[in-house]
Amino acid sequence: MNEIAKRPRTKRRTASKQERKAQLIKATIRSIAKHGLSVTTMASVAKEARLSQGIINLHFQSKDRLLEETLRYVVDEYRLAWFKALDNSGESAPEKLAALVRVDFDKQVCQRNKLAVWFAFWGESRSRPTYRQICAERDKEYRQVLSGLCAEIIRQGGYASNPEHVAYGLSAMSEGLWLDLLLNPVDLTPEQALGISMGYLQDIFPQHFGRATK
Amino acid sequence: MNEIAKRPRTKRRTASKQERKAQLIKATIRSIAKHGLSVTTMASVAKEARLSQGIINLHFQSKDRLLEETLRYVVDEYRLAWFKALDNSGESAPEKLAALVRVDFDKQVCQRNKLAVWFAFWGESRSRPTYRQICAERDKEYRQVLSGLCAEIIRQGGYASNPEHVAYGLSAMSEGLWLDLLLNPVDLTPEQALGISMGYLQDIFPQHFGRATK
Amino acid sequence: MNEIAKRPRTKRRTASKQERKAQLIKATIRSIAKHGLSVTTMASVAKEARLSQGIINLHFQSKDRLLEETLRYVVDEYRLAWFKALDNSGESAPEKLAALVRVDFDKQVCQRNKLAVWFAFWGESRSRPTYRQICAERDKEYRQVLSGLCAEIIRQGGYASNPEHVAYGLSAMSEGLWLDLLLNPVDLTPEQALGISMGYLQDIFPQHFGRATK
Amino acid sequence: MNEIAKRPRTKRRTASKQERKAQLIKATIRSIAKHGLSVTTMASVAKEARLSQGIINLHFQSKDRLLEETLRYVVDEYRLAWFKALDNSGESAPEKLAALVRVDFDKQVCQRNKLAVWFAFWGESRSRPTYRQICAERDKEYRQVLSGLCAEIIRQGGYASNPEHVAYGLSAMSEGLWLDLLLNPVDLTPEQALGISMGYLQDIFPQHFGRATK
DNA sequence: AATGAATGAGGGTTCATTCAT
DNA sequence: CATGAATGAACCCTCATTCAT
Repeated sequence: MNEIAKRPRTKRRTASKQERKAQLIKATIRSIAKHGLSVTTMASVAKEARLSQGIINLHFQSKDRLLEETLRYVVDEYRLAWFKALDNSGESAPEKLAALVRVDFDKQVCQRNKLAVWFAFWGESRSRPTYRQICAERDKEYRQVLSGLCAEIIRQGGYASNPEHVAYGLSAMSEGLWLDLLLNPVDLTPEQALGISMGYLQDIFPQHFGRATK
Repeated sequence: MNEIAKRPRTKRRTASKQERKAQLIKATIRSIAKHGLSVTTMASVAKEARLSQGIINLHFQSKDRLLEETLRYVVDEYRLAWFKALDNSGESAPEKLAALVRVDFDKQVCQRNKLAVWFAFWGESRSRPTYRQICAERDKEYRQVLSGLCAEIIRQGGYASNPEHVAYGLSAMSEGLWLDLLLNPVDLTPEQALGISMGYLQDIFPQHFGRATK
Repeated sequence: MNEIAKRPRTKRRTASKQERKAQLIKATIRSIAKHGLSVTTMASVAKEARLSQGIINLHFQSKDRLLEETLRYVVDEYRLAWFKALDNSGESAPEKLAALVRVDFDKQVCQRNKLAVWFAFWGESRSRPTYRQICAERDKEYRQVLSGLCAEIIRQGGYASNPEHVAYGLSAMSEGLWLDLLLNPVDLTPEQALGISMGYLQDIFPQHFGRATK
Repeated sequence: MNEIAKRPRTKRRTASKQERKAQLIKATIRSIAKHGLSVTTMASVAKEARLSQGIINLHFQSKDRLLEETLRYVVDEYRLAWFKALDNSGESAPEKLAALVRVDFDKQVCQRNKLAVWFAFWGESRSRPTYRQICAERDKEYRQVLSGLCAEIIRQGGYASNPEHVAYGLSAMSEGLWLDLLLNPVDLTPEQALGISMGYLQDIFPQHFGRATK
């Protein structure tokens, strides 16, 4: 055996468990975004993290668990983003709603890496109940807030719309535009996508988000 | 050998070849819908088609080719559906636009098997340029028709909207609602989804799809 | 890729499923005898059988199943051996009993490969209930026959011994001598071991197996 | 540095080192008995000893060494047991022989943990010359004593038996009964096994261990 | 054209061993 | 002395592909 080969190439790094897990999750996201979920292997993630093969099982027990926690990470990050946006926005319902729409096309949320991860997991959600469940939890909370805001605006403005349907429509619009941004990065920019979504808002609630001319 | 007798045999073989490929593609769709793309193996497809292992390589050369042709099949089927819908609809632009929206939530198009396949491929599209390209071709043509119709309606109604943005918005809405139907089959029905999409139309073009009250 | 390397080195052999399984079981026995159970890997068995890695899972689904069937094979072979010995022996109980003892040190049964396999599985039986169960079935039937014969001899000779205890003693003696033959092949030959076992018989049932002098 | 102060510290360290090794060996025995040799890992032993992973390599350099020393420990313990039994028994050869047989089914020696360890190592002895050697040393000494006693009894009683063969037979009987006790703990108790072994003695040397009736 | 036994590269996982702390 | 995070070789297993039949 080659004695030289046995020496570790890099200094043994010692990080806290939390840091290591975060590091590996980020490497997983990069790997999914670069190569796709089906080509993301333990080796590709480990290499992306510049760590050894066995380390993932050490911290996550299995590949499945790593992927689950990665999805959870992305979901939580998104959740945090719109929580923050609500905090930082004005107090009125229209202001809050606009803030939520804006978050969806924010640099942080709407970057290609993240979109790729969302659709990778959605694509597999059919065969993985766990994925569906993680997403469902997120969706429920988000939609509640969304339809709550819509309900208030509808009441104020005397609109005829069903608040829950509007909420579905709004989130569907974002998700659909994300797909276009992912598949079609040349023809559509996040800014344009935001414009389309805001246009939707203006059309549903013209008194609150009214255009200059119509 | 009898030259005359040979022809029909050759013809029959060729015909059967096409049938076999279609049979295998349908089996692939079922397998993806049942188990997911990542669990769909040559064996699972062959079993679904009640045929032997080696037959797929015989007809498609490789798994990659099978999946590509499966995607193409789904794409073509969708294309055919909206072509037909345009043919069967009234002549006016609003009628045609409504027909296109209706197609997206048609029993045939919007069945769970098909949705699962769409998202399975979209989820992998990042790592497979071929998938992206197949989808891109379809999208381009579809969006051209869509924005053409929107442009006409906008001209007629004197709306201020950008026709291409509206077209993006409309197709994004459908795709986003498909995702909700896929992930969340209990809370949302295709009929409701159609209602939401039609509501969008009414909001954008109130003169043409106007609601009773607003 | 190296095109030449892709060509199979040996002619594709096509054997019946039964033959292949038997071939693999025999390879497993050889591997256990040569290297031990803990060093017997899928690769070592496949190499011993001069076949490819994947073939074991093709025929046995898992390594566990292969090992179970290997144990069963050895157990059945032993069972067949003493069945045959009973058939070929004289009709009297002492003759049959002597035949059973003789089988245990027969060339076929008492070869090192087989002994190694027995003890390899016995050594693991603690942690593998399946192994214990397979052995238990064999033991029960064997001991019934053995104690039946002993009971008859005891009745005939008016001995005071407990037939079941004698049966335990006889089989224990064989197993213990097998261990010595396995660990200590230089100091003890199967012939000597047989002599020791037959001596035991003579001592228990002196009227039936009596020595010349005592 | 204070030379005087150093001594005790060194001494204490050495003492504690011995204790640690014993602690680890005992944990190894428990692990083998509980889960089997093949499932006994460095981790399982360390956990059983309630110590950390790396400690085994610290004290034993490698897993192989740990297992070797564990086998040696069991072998030595057995050796000590029959030494003691000889010491405590009467002076006559038959008394000593009976004492040796009794030891084999003593609570201490014939407990399931220990039997499991014996057979675990015997099962692997084929592939590990070291194991065989450790056992062989023990066997040689034991058998010498055993055949010495047998020789004396044979001389005294004018028996025709070969003392070495009787010694082989006796130890084989014990080992075989151990196997039955290990595999078949319900049907056979150590007391019954002792009875069977003592019955053997009575049959070989009827004048010295004679039954009441025969 | 069709079958399915066989191959073997590559996947996830385990675990003895190392080493910074 | 002792720890436990980290390594990486080697394990079992899957599966796309090949090919004799």
